[in-house]
Amino acid sequence: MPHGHASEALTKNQALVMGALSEATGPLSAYTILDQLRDDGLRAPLQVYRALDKLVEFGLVHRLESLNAFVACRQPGCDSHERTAFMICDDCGSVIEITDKALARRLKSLAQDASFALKKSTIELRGLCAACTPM
Amino acid sequence: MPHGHASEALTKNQALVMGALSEATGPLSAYTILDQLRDDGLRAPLQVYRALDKLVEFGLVHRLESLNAFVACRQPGCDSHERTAFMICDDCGSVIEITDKALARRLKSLAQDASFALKKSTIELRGLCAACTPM
DNA sequence: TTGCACACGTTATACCGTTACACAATCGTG
DNA sequence: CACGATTGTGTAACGGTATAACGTGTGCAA
Ligand SMILES: [Zn+2]
Ligand SMILES: [Zn+2]
Ligand SMILES: [Zn+2]
Ligand SMILES: [Zn+2]
Repeated sequence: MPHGHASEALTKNQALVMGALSEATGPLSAYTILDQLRDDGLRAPLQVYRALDKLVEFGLVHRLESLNAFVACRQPGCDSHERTAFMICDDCGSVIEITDKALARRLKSLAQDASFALKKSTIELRGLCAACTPM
Repeated sequence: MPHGHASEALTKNQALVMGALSEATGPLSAYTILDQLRDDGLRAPLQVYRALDKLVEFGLVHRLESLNAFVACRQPGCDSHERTAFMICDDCGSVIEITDKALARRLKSLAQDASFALKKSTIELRGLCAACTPM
């Protein structure tokens, strides 16, 4: 059972999906991945979704809720995948992944104030990346 | 053109959709809304989606990305709809809406550090609400 | 009057994700 | 080894989410 970012012992389908996401420069939808992997033998959405579920579980891939898409984790020390924040460029689609202690603390504190048992944070910031911002 | 939370001058379809969301205790999907409003003459998804787009634009409704659903804004002074955070109970589906200055500041600061021109924040916390948390 | 903006209605289609069922490989245990 | 349990796989069918591409009617301003 793989752990952390060492992509050891992935199954064939998991490795295929992981490969597609790793080579991509931005997020991919499940169906885009499927199209890219048809020549490798994948034929049905479920094959992709099953692999994605595992990859997310292993911490190798993030799901971007506001995009209905998936992106390979690029952050070497990204341990706490439950509190990662993303900046998504609405123009070029690039994704910046960040984990910020202060942000996590504040969210935890807000949850406590509301007696809310926090399990997972979805934080997705939309806007324009540095390259796409007009001067 | 309506502004703020005074629901003035909504069109017929907008008023119908707003009514459904206001009476609901939690988030509703577009298709659930459609089903509820069939007797009122709504027949196609697009009619609901068009109304929802406007209601979100007016600041009367929030879209919850992680749920693919919509919820009426319950916060009287909810001005900055672009930085509202939500706590969503995975058990009962209830939604707590919060706007926190410190949180907004931290996000703004993180964006600035990355030269990211922040337009909209999606912050959705998943977990268990107070009522659903076992002792 | 003419053009424009906007709400509306309908059909069809695209995109996202799951259920249900069947089969094969693997693994720990008696 | 044999057995059951678990996990991965493959396929078909389906259901849920969202938009495209039409066309209609109304109000208003140039
Ligand atoms: Zn990561
Ligand atoms: Zn960009
Ligand atoms: Zn609000
Ligand atoms: Zn609850």
